[in-house]
Amino acid sequence: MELEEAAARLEALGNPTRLKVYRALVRAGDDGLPVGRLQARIGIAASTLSHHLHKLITVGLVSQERQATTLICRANYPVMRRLLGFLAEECCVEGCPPQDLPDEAA
Amino acid sequence: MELEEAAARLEALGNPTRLKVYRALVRAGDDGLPVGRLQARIGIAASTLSHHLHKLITVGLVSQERQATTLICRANYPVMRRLLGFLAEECCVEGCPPQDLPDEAA
DNA sequence: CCGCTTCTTCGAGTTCCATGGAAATAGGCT
DNA sequence: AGCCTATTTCCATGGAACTCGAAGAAGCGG
Repeated sequence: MELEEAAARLEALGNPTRLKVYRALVRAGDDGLPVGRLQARIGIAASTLSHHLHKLITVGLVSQERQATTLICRANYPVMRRLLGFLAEECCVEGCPPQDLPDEAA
Repeated sequence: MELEEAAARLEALGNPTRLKVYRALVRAGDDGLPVGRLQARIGIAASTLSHHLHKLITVGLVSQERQATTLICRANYPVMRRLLGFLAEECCVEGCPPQDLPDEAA
């Protein structure tokens, strides 16, 4: 992953509201969460949430799938894995033992 | 690590210039890097670099140590490790079995 | 077709961020 | 003291981000 791309993803996660959104989606698992439920859970204006979701989708951390009138949002795990891989390789040379971090390999 | 703290650190890393700075410091290893050398390597105004360093130091990702007139900067590995730990736990990245986790609640 | 639900886009206001030149500070050398 | 290097703080500025209400679009169901 390029540095610019990684920075864009980190920036997307670097907003408390968006981090809450992403965490909620991860906790929702593979079923995902509709935008409306996400809004009720986090408690912000629908338009604000839409903007934040747009940012998360733009950088690839979140994906959407239409189910009739509702839009299901899901966390994109492989992208997050690659982001962690970037941090582990590029920014964690010796002082950071790999621990149980996944491989990048892409 | 709390969500707000994690978000602040992600935001700090979410700027391409600051990510370059951090990466350069990680690559420098335990010896660290003086501010001036960092500036020459990255190629931005000294004041701009100082601002970015201040942000990285504020969130705990970087530390400084005075050696005569020069300030040695070092990456703070444990903080990065905790940040990666937060992402792995709270935004669980592996297989991610969700459900029995508490609700967001601001 | 019309309304209902769901979500996004528009418009606008406020706040925050990135940048760098100039001036101030810190520390040490002669 | 006086000077030199290294780095920060002060200040200004353009631009981007966050927020929300209002209005628009997308997709059913009757």
